[in-house]
Amino acid sequence: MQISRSMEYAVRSLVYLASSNKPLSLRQIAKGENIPAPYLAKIMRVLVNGKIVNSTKGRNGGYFLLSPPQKIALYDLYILFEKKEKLLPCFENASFCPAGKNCSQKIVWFKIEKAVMDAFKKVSLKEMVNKNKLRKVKYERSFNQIT
Amino acid sequence: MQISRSMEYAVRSLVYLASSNKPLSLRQIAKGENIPAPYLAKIMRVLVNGKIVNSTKGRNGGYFLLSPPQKIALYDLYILFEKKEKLLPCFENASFCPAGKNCSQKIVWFKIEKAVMDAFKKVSLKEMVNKNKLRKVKYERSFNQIT
DNA sequence: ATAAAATGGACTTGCTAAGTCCACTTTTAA
DNA sequence: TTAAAAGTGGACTTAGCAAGTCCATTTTAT
Repeated sequence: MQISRSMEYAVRSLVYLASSNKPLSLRQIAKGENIPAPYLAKIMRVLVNGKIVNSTKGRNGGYFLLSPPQKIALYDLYILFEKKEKLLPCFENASFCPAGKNCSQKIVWFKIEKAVMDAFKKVSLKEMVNKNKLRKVKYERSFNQIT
Repeated sequence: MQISRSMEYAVRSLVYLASSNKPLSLRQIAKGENIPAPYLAKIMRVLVNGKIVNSTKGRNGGYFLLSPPQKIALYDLYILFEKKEKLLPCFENASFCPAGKNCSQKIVWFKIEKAVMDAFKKVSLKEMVNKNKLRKVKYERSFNQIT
């Protein structure tokens, strides 16, 4: 059981965005976070459609957060990138399980699932940004080299 | 993020075993839980090596729990079947992340990871067995047909 | 002896996450 | 007004690994 690379990239990109006071281009984010640019493009589209970020086209265009970091929960990203909200395969494909609907195991799985979801709901982007001003400075230096 | 099929099969097989008062053969479990027998064989080996069950060979051989169900936590299975105990890819492959070791995001990920692990630690096999005596009866009937 | 069981490990298959590519639109600086 | 720099959409490829198979071996009860 593991977080997808997409989700990880998304989180890192958003933290990166949250540390900036101006929109950042795909290239800037990709370079700064060491993420393959074409793949990041795909991820950013998901974030745009998911109303997490917005974008402007053309020269000087880029991406920016639509809400302040403390309003963006990791759970919001979870549902965008880990579509299978259900931890268990049997939830998706009930035919597998001979017990069908009257399965006492489900109750337990649901409990676990809820605990996991709650863990993601409790954390906002803000918790991931604040503590390292060092990184922010480093990144801003990188911007200057790029632009 | 999803539980592996292996883990699901393992849980179901163990619940099945917990409902029986005698050792059950691979075939019996596979049939009863509708799991491909050769694949289940692989899973049972992991459970034997992991000291969750024990086995006897030869005629009338089979598998049985090594501990009472309330002593077997889902977490014990988690560490056997979801080897990547770490939720995040970056934990495995630190080189990906430009922030390296001094990464404030890690602290947050660890929190989430702990919450997930705790959820699995809290649940024992017993919670998954008790409630459906119906299934037990049904299964025992199946045994009779098979043996 | 033989049939029924587990064991070990090499092998194949299939799914899907991860990543690429390209044609297109929008914007703006020169 | 045009060229370069940005995002968009979607089809496509690659690669890794979970899921599943197979077979040769060992063990044991009858």
